[in-house]
Amino acid sequence: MARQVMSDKMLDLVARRFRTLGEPYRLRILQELEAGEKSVGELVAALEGNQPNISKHLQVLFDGGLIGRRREGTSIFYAISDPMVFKLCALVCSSEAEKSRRDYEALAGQQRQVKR
Amino acid sequence: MARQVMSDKMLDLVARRFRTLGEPYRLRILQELEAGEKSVGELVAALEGNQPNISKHLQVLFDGGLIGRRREGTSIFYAISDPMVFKLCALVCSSEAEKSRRDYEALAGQQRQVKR
DNA sequence: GGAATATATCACTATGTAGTAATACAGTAG
DNA sequence: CTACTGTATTACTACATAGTGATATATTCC
Repeated sequence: MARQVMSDKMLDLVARRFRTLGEPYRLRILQELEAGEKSVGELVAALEGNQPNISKHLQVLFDGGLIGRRREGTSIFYAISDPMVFKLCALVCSSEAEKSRRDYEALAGQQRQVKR
Repeated sequence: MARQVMSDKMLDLVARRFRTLGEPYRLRILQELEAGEKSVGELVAALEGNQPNISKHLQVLFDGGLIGRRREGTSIFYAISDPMVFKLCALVCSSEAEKSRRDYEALAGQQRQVKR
């Protein structure tokens, strides 16, 4: 299989998506939405943040195509539109877990052969 | 399967990793390294960037645990240390491709039912 | 030792963006 | 129409970081 090189345009798109996910608060919002769609007010209550900030993060996620929204009365409900994000998070989580396992073993090894 | 909620610490780690990948230039560096380890000089030549900037990006990738390095004479060779990044990119790429396919079809549908 | 090469680091500027308070806007109820 | 509720937007500050030229550090060669 030939190595697939991404075009500059694709690199920008991919980097932009990673940046959208590169914010802990937005990951928390996505986690809340994983259980099902929620209104802005429900998110504000669940995350104990202030409303303008959450609205802004929701806008970023929406612009990035990660979530969708629908209006119902005066409320607006947001929902995951691309479940891929959870696969991404799972991959990173397992990688982090692996990394800390290695770090731990390296530390243990260092302890074992400690001088003096 | 219960929904797995990440701790705040894990959220920070994951977000940090996404941010590390959220830069087109760093993705290009990773792409170059996918073919095999390269020295800083080789990367500077391949990417046509200036050396301090590339060294800085390499440092960020190194700190993030995505690449490793070894010295050989005065040169320093960098190499991928966590191939997970390519799985991540592949996932995002396919998602982007799917998204643009949907956008295209939505546009085509709009054309079909154009008014007047 | 000194010169040359490869890389890292520093200092600085410019840009992006998170957080936040105030305000605007849209929908609903009376 | 007015008051009220839920959400978005604006204006601003603070902070992080990408790019860049100058400089420091480390290794090899003489």
